[in-house]
Amino acid sequence: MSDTGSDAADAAARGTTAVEVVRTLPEASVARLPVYLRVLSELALAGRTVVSSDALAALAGVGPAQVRRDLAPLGPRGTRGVGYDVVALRDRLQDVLGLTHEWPVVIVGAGNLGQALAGYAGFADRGFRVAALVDVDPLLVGSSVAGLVVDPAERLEDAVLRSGASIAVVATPPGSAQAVCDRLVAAGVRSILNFAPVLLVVPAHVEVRDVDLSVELALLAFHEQRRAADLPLDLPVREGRA
Amino acid sequence: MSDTGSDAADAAARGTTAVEVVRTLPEASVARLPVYLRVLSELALAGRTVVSSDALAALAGVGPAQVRRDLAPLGPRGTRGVGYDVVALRDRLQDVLGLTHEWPVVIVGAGNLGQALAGYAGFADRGFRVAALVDVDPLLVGSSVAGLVVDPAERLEDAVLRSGASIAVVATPPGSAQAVCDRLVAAGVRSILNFAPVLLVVPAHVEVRDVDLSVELALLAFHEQRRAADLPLDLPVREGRA
DNA sequence: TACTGTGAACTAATTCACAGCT
DNA sequence: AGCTGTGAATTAGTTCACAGTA
Repeated sequence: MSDTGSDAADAAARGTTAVEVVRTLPEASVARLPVYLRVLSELALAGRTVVSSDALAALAGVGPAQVRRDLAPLGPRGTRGVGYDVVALRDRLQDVLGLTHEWPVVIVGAGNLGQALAGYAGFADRGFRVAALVDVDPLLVGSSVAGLVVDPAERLEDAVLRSGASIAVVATPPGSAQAVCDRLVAAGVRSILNFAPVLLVVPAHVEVRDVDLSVELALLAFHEQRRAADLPLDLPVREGRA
Repeated sequence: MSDTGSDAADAAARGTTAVEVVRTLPEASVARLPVYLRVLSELALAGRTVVSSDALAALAGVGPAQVRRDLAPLGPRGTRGVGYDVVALRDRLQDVLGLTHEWPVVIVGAGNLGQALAGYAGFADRGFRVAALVDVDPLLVGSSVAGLVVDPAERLEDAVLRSGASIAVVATPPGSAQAVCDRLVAAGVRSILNFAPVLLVVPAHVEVRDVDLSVELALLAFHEQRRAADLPLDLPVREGRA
């Protein structure tokens, strides 16, 4: 590569300056980073200072090669022969995932699920602050849930603007989810965690993640049924005509 | 294909008998089947009798080619030039997913989340019956949630055996999840939907599906952060030494 | 020695594009 | 004409196996 290298690469080769290189992170890896983060937080709390890809893999429930593939592009490379620095890696993950500052979140729907989410400790731990909890039901509005007063539905836009929330949770019945979603998007929300079993239609710049609990159970039922019949993933199919 | 075909294929060619053929269903397709089922159920309810892969794709939020790939192995093939028979396809999906009979489910943990799950209509709709709701907290035990009396933790095994549940939901704090899981498995549970943010260690014949709500939010935060900075999935990484 | 980082091989999943029915 | 079903091409993801390094 002689003299075809970039200025930056040359500088690095000369050992003078650190270089900014851009590494791409596969989406599949991104999806596992929060899990590593959780494990590393626990390890750090337990006083562990280094961890090998093998150990981390075991704790995260994946293969060691995968851990290395996932982490290598992040930069704070582990030390060969030793492992990864627990705290440095944890901090890097927090940084990459954007969990270094607080994220205000608006939850729409204060039914059972909305209330459960509002009180979920795992959110606060990771920097997600429930800025508002909104519902249409006059019986719920004004009541106190997890230290929050439930706001009436009219205040939805208000809550989003006031809190500056760019993330919202939809925990309404399926029938009202799309309308709520539209209002959230109009108010400036760009990321939605949707618990309603419907496809939310949103503009391209808005991201929706669906959590459909009955889908999860259905998948368990499928595999359960397979296991009971001792079949693999194959289906007997009637082919041809009588 | 002349005379190289199998006996079964010959029979089919002669048009005498239907043939049992085994088609393999990719795991990724399986994960989408419950979504198709939901859409088809809605369409059937709305009186729609046929649906094209294009229409179904739009409603399910995937591409039309993917719909066809996913459904083709199931057998009740659509009619070329027309589309899929809504009711026939819905029934076939229910059958394949094992949702033709009731599945008793035991929920462990009657906190906010456990209560929300116990009352979740989407479960009952799909044939999941909450057979028992169990908790350690003496304040909750005996109280009534969604028409169910909360059972004490000691009754866990009892509840599993009595109901014959092979599916359970773990909605306990992370600290007690593994112990609960062990007891469930010992009692005969083979599929677990886990809401606790920990890796459950189970024997090979047991399947666990994790739903980690803070992971979902973290992924939204990641993309949100990217979008704000207008970066793609790339990371600037400091490479080389000073 | 004991570990990471990564090219290379492999496997899975998606998308294209069109043949084949109805 | 209008659709499905599917080979073929493409892309993404995983795993292997080992070179490189502290």
